[in-house]
Amino acid sequence: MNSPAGLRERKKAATRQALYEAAVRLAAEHGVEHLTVEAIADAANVSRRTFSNYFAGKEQALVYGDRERLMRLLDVVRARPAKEPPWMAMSRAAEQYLAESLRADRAWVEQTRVLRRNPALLPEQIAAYAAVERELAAELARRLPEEDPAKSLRARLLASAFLVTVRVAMQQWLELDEPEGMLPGLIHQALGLTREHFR
Amino acid sequence: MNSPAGLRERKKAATRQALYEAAVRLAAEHGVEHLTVEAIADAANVSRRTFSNYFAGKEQALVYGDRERLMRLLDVVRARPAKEPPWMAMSRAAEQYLAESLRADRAWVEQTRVLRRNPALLPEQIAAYAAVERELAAELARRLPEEDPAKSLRARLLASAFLVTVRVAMQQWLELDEPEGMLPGLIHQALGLTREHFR
DNA sequence: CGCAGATCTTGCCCAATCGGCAAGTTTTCC
DNA sequence: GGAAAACTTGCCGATTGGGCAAGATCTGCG
Repeated sequence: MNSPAGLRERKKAATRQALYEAAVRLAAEHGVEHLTVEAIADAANVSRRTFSNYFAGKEQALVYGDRERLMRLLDVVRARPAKEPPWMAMSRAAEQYLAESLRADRAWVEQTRVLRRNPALLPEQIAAYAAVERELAAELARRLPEEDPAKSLRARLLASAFLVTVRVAMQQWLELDEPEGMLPGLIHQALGLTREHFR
Repeated sequence: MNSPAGLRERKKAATRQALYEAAVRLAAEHGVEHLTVEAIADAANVSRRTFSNYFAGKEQALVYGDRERLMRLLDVVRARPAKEPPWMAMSRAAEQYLAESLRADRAWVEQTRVLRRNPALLPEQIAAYAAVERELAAELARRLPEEDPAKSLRARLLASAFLVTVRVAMQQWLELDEPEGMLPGLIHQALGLTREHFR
């Protein structure tokens, strides 16, 4: 794909990716409840023990994709013009990223829909969002006036308000009967509503 | 305290409370990482198997207090005047509830501070907030104009924006060096900032 | 009061999981 | 080329979640 790093690093990334994909595929085939760490490891051609070197549990492996996605969204935010105010940077980044993300990765849509229906994954799901919260807040802090006494709190509130808006939009989207192509519109609407609420 | 229900119900509540308190006490004493289900069950004078009848894991037991607290906050929101608009109802409820809650329960402060420092509990922590999200949204929906086409999405966004604001305020508070009596002010400030951001 | 049915507790058991440890293998770096 | 660092694996013990069934405890009704 992209990273011209050392061999070791590339292998690790490949293994992690293989474990993730195996987990998602098996979960979709036989159901999350019948998924075992051993089966995932086998499908990815590593030992059960090695699985534990990469993920703390099968749930972690299943939501790895989400974590990745959010990380990349974070990258997009960072790449926005430094002078763009926080909420605008995040909104633009979200719409920009999701548009291309959906185009590039159609398989993901169906997988996501299947997996997220399992309430047992919800904690991990949400934890994935929380994981980027701090970093996103740090990025936003850079865009706030230096002299703001509440800068830190403000940045965290903005970051989490944004992430929660995206999460709710995704959840709403998951509950649609005919989700085809509806996600970008939903995201846009949700981001707009959150702004509008506090006016 | 309050519930004049049947004996059976009262016993169950007592057992659940005992397990919760034992869990928190032991975790504070020996550290969350050395906490075992067996130890909790022993300390609460029930069998290990019975613990499983009440909680799906020790983490669940540890955050039971938070779930309870949020449920009661939800009750306070429900008790607000029906005509009060959503955000105001929630803000007033939060400040009203937290004020009395802190006065009534000083021990909770120190416990919370110890427990929440453990990042392993973060997923469960946040899941506790997510657990009330739907119900809170349902309550808010009742306060929104009947004819609003985006009522459902709007209600969910308001609910989660509120909950996330409270959560961030709490986290910020946990990181203070001298937290004594700072929580109500922080909550007030955070709720105010969230409003202000989107103006 | 008394008893039949519902509900809760407990012990027993097993499959699954997590993570420490140490030996064997692969990659890195000089 | 070869020593050091990093990764993989098998082995193992401690812990866990839950199904099951026997016994104990509540509840509702006559």
